[in-house]
Amino acid sequence: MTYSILNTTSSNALKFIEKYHKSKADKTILLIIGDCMIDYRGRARSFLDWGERIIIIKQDGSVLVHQPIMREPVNWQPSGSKTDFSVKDELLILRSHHTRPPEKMKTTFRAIKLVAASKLYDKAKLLISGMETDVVNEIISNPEAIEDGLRISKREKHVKSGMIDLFGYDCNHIPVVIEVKRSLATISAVQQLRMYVNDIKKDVDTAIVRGILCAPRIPDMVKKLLNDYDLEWKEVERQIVLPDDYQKTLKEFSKQ
Amino acid sequence: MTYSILNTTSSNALKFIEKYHKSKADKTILLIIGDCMIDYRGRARSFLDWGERIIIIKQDGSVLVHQPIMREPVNWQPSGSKTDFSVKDELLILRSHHTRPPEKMKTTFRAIKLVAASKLYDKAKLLISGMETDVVNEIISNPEAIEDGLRISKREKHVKSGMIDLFGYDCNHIPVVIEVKRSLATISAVQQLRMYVNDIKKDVDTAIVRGILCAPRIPDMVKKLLNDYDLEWKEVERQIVLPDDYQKTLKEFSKQ
DNA sequence: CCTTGAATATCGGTG
DNA sequence: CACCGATGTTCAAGG
Repeated sequence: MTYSILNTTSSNALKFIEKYHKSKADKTILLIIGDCMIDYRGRARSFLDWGERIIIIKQDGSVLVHQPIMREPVNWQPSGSKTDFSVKDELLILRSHHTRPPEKMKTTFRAIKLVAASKLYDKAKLLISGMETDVVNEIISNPEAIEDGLRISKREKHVKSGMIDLFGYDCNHIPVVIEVKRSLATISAVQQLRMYVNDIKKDVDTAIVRGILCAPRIPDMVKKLLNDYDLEWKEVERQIVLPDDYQKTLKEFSKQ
Repeated sequence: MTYSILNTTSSNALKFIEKYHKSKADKTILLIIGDCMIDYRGRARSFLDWGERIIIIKQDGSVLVHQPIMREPVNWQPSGSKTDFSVKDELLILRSHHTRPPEKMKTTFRAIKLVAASKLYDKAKLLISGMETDVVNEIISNPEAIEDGLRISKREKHVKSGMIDLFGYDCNHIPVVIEVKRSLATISAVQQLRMYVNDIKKDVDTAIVRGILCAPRIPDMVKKLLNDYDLEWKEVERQIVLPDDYQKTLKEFSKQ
């Protein structure tokens, strides 16, 4: 069931919203296109002057305000917010309120181009691959890609300064700390690795502990810094593969 | 100008899109509500099974796919993508393509609940306050809030390990490094601060350099770590204020 | 162009 | 609930 009206007045919009959305807001998304201004107070504070935007109120209470460009919403409310509509001085007003953290957003419409309400059924979960976990898994299942004779003994090893992605020993039984970045390695990754190596030196009471930064891309400046600290690096390929189960589905579905 | 159709066929949807969106895609946003499946390949790879979603194609080429819950789009294409529509086996297909980085998304619809196209005019820019800059500004204009006799001499001081938020001297002329976090202080903030203090010690050739971490919230674990490294902390209030110019606008606009 | 760091980040996992 | 780290992070600013 989907309903919509075009170019309507505030009071008609309110009637429409009360009829098709209000009583079943948790089962019905609401969509408004109109000329509005927005005031937000919460973790920060913002004000957005008049302009034509798309507003979506989702079934979990989240609210999105989208300008005609940009991937990101210009304003929003988090999941779990409560929305309320009213008309004042012939202007439609949408108030959204969130409890913890306290956040409220007030949207005032002076023109309404479209209002639509729809019950949406969607139980599908996104199947995705190509993230850092995959890089870590790849190294675990194939440690010689980093170095011959490398043996991984622990994943997500907690030390004083944080959490080591991968820990193991090289062919000479020297401890090796591996920090994995899924894309660009930054200076802070070097600092992290340096801390971890020092932590291990104290923990194991060994003078020699190797530290290796693994990432698909490591800028020269970062390499230089690694050198200064007697750390190592290895540029790794990030491969994007879906599990076999999806491969078949994908194959049938898409021949791009 | 806003146009829409409800519960239509693929070929009618295509006709609608060609008439009201295709020729002027850079000036018209397109909105589709329908039952679709999505295949994405680019920086990662993903597959999303059938389900009812909202799709928005914006005037800058960005594409958003929203499920009925969650603030985040389940799939998307970045600004600058090119979209193309077709009908195959009576299914509407939307392909979106982005060049750098290479990313493509294929959306196949088996039912269409709503298609809407609209020219949106929005020149407004978001006025916002409450960010890290504001916390830094607050400390600059009111350093005694951190400590009596503190004098800030430099903002954004570059050192080997990165950039110091605030640098100054205490009442005993001892150098003070201040790291500011706008919300939660993390372990990495401690590591950052520690690096900066060491950098300054080398630069100035002084044995004593103080380091203070300033944040609205500092977990006990982080405080403990700061203690271990002989660093200090100060929990600061983050006040959210818009510049005076907007205050008036806000006052007139909203009496929440 | 590349690099860096903030964000009303959001979100999921873990203790 | 607090905390922690990844994200197809996105985005803006600076070199």
